[in-house]
Amino acid sequence: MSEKILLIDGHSMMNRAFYGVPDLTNSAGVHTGAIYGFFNIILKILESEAPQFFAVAFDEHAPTFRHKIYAEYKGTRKPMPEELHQQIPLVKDILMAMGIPVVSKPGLEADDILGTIAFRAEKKGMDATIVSGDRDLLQLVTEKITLLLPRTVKGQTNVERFTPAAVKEEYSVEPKGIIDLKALMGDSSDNIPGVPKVGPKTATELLVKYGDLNGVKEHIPEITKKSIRESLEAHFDMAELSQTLATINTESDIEFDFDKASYEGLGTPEAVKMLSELELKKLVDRLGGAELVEEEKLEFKEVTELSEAEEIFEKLADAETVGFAADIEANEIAGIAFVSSEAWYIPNGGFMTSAYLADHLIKLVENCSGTLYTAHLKDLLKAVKLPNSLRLIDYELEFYLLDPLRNDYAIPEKAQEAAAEAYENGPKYFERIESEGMKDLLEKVEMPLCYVLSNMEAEGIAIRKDMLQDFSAQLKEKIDKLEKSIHEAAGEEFNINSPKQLGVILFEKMGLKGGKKTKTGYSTAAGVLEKLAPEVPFVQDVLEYRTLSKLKATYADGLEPYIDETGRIHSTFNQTITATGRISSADPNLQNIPVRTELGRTLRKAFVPKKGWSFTDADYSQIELRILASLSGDQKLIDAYKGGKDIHAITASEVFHVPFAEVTSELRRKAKAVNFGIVYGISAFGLSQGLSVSKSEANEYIEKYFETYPGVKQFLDDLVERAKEKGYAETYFSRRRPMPELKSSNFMQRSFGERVAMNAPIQGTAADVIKIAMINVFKRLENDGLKSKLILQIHDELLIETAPGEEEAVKKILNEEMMGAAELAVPLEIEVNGGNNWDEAH
DNA sequence: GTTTTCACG
DNA sequence: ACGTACGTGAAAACT
Repeated sequence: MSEKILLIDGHSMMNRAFYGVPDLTNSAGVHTGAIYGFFNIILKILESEAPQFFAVAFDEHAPTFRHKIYAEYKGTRKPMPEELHQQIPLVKDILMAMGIPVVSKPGLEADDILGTIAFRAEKKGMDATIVSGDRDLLQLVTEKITLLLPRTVKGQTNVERFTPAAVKEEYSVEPKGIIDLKALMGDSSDNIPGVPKVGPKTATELLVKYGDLNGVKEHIPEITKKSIRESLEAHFDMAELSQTLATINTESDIEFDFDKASYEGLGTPEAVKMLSELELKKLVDRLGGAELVEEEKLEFKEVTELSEAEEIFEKLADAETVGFAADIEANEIAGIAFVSSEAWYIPNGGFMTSAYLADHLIKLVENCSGTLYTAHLKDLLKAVKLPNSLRLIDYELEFYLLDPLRNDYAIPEKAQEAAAEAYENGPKYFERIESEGMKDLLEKVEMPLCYVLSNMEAEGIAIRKDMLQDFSAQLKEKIDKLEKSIHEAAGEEFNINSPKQLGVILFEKMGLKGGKKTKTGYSTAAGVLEKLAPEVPFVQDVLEYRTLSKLKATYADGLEPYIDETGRIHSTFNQTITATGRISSADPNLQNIPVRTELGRTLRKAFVPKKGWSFTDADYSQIELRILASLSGDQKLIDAYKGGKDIHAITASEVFHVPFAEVTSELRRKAKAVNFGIVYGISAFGLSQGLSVSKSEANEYIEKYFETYPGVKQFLDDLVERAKEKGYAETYFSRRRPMPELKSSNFMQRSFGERVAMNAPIQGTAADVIKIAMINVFKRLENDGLKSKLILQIHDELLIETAPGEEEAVKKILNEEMMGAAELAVPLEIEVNGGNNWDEAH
């Protein structure tokens, strides 16, 4: 085996990475998505190619030789987005830190550099592998020179390998012929004119017939198709010019030292340091970087003397900025780390008990003249009832507001590390929060909410284990029966829960004609099956089997392990997950407990208040639509809400031009779907799916809706436009959702971005409103001295475990605080119910 | 670890 | 022509 050099087209790959991976931003606001994507692709290729030499080529930004000649032709190259542009020098620096030669020269395109190096490698008897998204480079392919072309198919990036045979297979010409092909057909993206009227088909045909461009020239008179012949006669000079333009210079004058390109891995300490500064932790890990960076770790002084601890607490009270975090074990403080002018760690021990530490921490929060930044506050509050002060901030909440799309904020668990980061990042983030207009959102919504959520998690909700078990047994019986009859009908035993096996049975064995829907095979989703075979008993059984299995596995059996010694379940309410500002519930998720079917509701009956208490449940009625009415200012929609009760029927009456009294349930159903669609960021396709009508019919509904409520149409258009301008969508309370999708050249991604631009302000404002309501309800319960507790939030619903005798007071509080959470153009209405289990109260 | 399905708002 | 409704989390199968 000969040695091999791997050559990367830097700009081309950065471009692919930029559009291929979602945008990342680090805590300093530097865009890093393209860098991340770039190194991911490269690491993958390095692994499979195992080269001995490695170099990366970049275009210089100055106008290049080949472009200069043809400068007067209007270029169709798009300017590079700023977010990508910023990342180019960074990636070059990192590559250099890795010891990888970064080759570029003013006046030379990356093509020429890659061609030249590959050519020199070939002369030395080496193999060369070039990686680029640019098909121009196909002309370089030889037995020794291979081109790898990354291709994105259905979101998956695969690398296509071009050898001479593969080129011939796809283009019917030898690699060298690619030049002539372009000479004839042109390439608008590269400013190569080609010959008018000659496209890819004709060009290929001519070259297959006459060999090369010279051959074509000699045989022009024989070409039968008149228009082509005449065009070639008139414009053959264009072809020849284009040939020059399209030819990659393999003998350009560059300095390249193969010895310096010798490849021994990417994980140099400098490179790892740069990547970790960019907060590309995954890359650091992949490069085995953890050991390589000797973090400038803070030295924490361990404090064991009571007198010393007292001194430190005094010192901290005068500090301008303090970072702190606690190690918590079983809701007790095991130790607290502080960072200010110095760094200390006070472990629980001796006189410094958990209670002592808690007490002093509370006093510090009360008395500190500066600002305290912390982490994991929601958990900390379960051990210490810290007061809610403007001088105390959880920096993860700041981080979330600044960058809600992140799926992991990677806040360290260990108190020392978390305190160091809180100290480092807290003030920095706060400045950005202020400058982005989210100070109030942080101080008046997210921070106070953290206390509420902490309390809700600690309270939990009681569930009847016996009922769960009964239900499970009941389900098992039904499932077993169904399984038997399904297997019998199918004539064989198979796993009904396996979409793959079920697909084979339904679509191959039983001959149901179903379109392939998913990327791996047939779709067997309930909606699809219902449409395909609404009446077939076998299908009905399968669907029922699925429903029952779901209920059993996820709920009846799934919830049981979460029940604690006191019979209660404590969910985790995550405050930094969603893109829109909602909270989420997990381990277990109590926001998706069945409600839509009678059978499912059996589960809700198992959720009960403690003995002698009751539940009070309140939910906003159509909060999102009311917010839409209010934010859009559409007078007709506002009036509809001010007057009537059944908004879907009113909408139906208005949109379909029928008197209110004559609105049929069918019309109402349609209007309801349109209302939903509007909130989701309407699309004709989506609505047609939701309603099972044709796309054109769905389109009609949408048009009629917009005719009826022109203010809504205007509002939604503005939302998209403003989001495109600013790069983010915004709620009524200034919560932002960044939208990298809107800059995408990919139709699907961009359309998604447009829907999100319409949905995020509506869903997000609703989330803001209920958060405010939660804070106020919580406060009122406390201030009014009630024992009743807020225990669940399900997006537009609050559940309160109500102490005996407090039923009316709780109802009053819910009414006042939920309806008064925001002053909108239409009133916020709620429904309140009491009951002895969750189903009854809802 | 990813994909599919389905429970909720 | 492109191929979807918005936002979540969990289980099971499959890679």
